[in-house]
Amino acid sequence: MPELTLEDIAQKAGVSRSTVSRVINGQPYVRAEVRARVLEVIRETNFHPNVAARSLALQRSWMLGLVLPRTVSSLFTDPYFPRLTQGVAQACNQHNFTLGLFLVGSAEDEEKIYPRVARKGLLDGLLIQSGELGDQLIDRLANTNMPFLVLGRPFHGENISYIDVDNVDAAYGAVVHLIRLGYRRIGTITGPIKSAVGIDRKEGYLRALVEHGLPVDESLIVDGSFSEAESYAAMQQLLPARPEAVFAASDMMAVGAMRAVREAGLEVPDDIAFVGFDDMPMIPVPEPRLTTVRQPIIKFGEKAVEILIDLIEDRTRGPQRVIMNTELIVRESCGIRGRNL
Amino acid sequence: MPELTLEDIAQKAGVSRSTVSRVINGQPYVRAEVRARVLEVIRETNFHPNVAARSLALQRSWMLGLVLPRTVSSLFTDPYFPRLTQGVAQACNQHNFTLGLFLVGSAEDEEKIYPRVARKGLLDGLLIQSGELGDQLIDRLANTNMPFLVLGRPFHGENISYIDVDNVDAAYGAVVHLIRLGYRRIGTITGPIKSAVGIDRKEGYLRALVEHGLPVDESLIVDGSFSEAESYAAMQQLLPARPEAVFAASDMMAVGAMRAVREAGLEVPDDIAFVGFDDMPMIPVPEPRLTTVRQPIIKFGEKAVEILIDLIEDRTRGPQRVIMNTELIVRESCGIRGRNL
DNA sequence: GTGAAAGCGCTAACAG
DNA sequence: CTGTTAGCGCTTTCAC
Repeated sequence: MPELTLEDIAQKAGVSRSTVSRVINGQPYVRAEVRARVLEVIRETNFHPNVAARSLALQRSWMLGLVLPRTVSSLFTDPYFPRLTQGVAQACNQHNFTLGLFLVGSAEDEEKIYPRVARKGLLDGLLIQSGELGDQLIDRLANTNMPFLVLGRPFHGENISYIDVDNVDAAYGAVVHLIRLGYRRIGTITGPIKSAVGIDRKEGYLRALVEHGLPVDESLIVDGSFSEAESYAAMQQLLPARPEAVFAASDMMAVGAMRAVREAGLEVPDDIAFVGFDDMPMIPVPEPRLTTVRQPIIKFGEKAVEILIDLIEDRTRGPQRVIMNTELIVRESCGIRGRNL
Repeated sequence: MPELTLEDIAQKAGVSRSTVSRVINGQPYVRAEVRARVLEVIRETNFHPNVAARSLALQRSWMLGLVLPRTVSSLFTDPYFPRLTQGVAQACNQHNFTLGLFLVGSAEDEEKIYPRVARKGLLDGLLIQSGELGDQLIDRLANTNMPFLVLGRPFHGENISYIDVDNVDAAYGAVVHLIRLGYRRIGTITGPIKSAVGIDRKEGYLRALVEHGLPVDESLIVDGSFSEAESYAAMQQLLPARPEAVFAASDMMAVGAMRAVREAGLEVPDDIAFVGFDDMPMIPVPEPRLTTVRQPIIKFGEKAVEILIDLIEDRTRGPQRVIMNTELIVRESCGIRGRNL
């Protein structure tokens, strides 16, 4: 089967290349009769115009890139990135963009990926997950005219666009919920403290304590990472400090921590109450269901794509900052049942 | 910042466009001194050649597509696809290919995606997950000269390339393991029976029974899907048939089924033994660890990319069929501890 | 309304 | 070794 081109279609339809192009792009000023004939030829030959040629002529690829860290721990077990990817992919589909996926596992990978994403002609725009790995990329891209949007508040950088949830406020709300429930010794296992999320959620925790006149006890704060296993270890470290309740920076972390609690012969929420973050659809495990901060992950991905497309279509806009809402989902792990409000 | 082109670099370096092209593509026959000068200009201008132009000239995009079904159940909770994607993405990185991700959620989506993946100039080749959704795409692509490789045995289609694990054999081995352990009433919860995996694993189950002179009891067989929830329901259906052991077509399904077992007041493996499939790194739940068939998922993805690239570079080869090995991982859920071999 | 022709940025013969 | 030239397949003025 010979690879068809516009010219071939034009010949078969007895018109010129330009006319075929007009038909394909739905432009006006083509006689209805001619249009129909061309359309017919296209249909019966199953012709699809060459993307590379079109990209070259239009200086537009209709392709978006998504750069994600590939940390062994998080990408394997935490459903966060799969869901985010799904939201982004769905939205790309919807808007007729193709999605390019770039998994960065190391600084080395980053080096390898950079030229591919920065190079013109491949991508119209980029979505970059904020974090330890992504942020170097962000700095380099900032000196480029490649439109990009950061997922999550970037660690630094002034004039860059990003989308995030208000982590400080959400964490604040989660901890205040525990305070209202009467807990006083409230601990936390933080996210990676080198990342904006980790910092922000910790800050929300601290602010809640301070604003409610509770002492900040360093022994009740353990820095963790978004991994079940590390959170399990962190909880063991936290146990001697005798927390009455714990705010974990992600649901996955809450699961790990609760595992440690159980193994120590204690009960959730009776001995230690829990609040998580994410509201991940998890395997139903035989425990009290998790009280948690719900993030609209899929919508987050969709919204990100929309903003990025806006950024691409209209370069004149200044940096965009979009904050999406979270919602505290109260279930049983916070011990609300046994408490009086 | 003006978008640089080869011509600009050529001018700055005082050579012709061709020479710059040669330097970039590492071709010989460029004087060392000239090469150095050009390289220097490229470095200081941070120049990257335009991908679209290069693709057009070379008729090659160095981009691979991955088509995955986006079934709500599986993509959300089962880590299978995230891991597969990771393997594929890693390998793409390694071989300097860009990965395009296409999530298909409906027949409608499929319709929308088809022109994008079939169109020349965007993709050099395609990886398509076999299953209910993917298979229509496969048929259409077969009439095309787009190289593609199916992940998992396609439901039908003769001359198409695919990579798979030997599901029949692996399931057979898992069930034989249970038989050797002395179980006689062995049930199964199958995968989607419209898909090749579902069929193959069920066949392995049946073959094991038959070859060992065990009766096939229809009440011990429940058709399921790769979802925790459906498997939970399936197990409830299976319970009255009093199985001594159950072979679940995936780990996720085993988790759901075991949940039903527990809720019925029974113990794993003492009352009902379990063998799963996948060897997913799961959240450690307080149960006996799962005996399961390990699939080399990441390697599977990597291998798939390699085969596809071979297919792309050398079109003359006939259809490839690659079967990867699985391994039975014996842990506690099969009740091996309490049994005498 | 429609066709001719130029050009998008790069590679690859083909001369020299 | 290096420059000139002719495409790759599409879009888009600009004539007619």
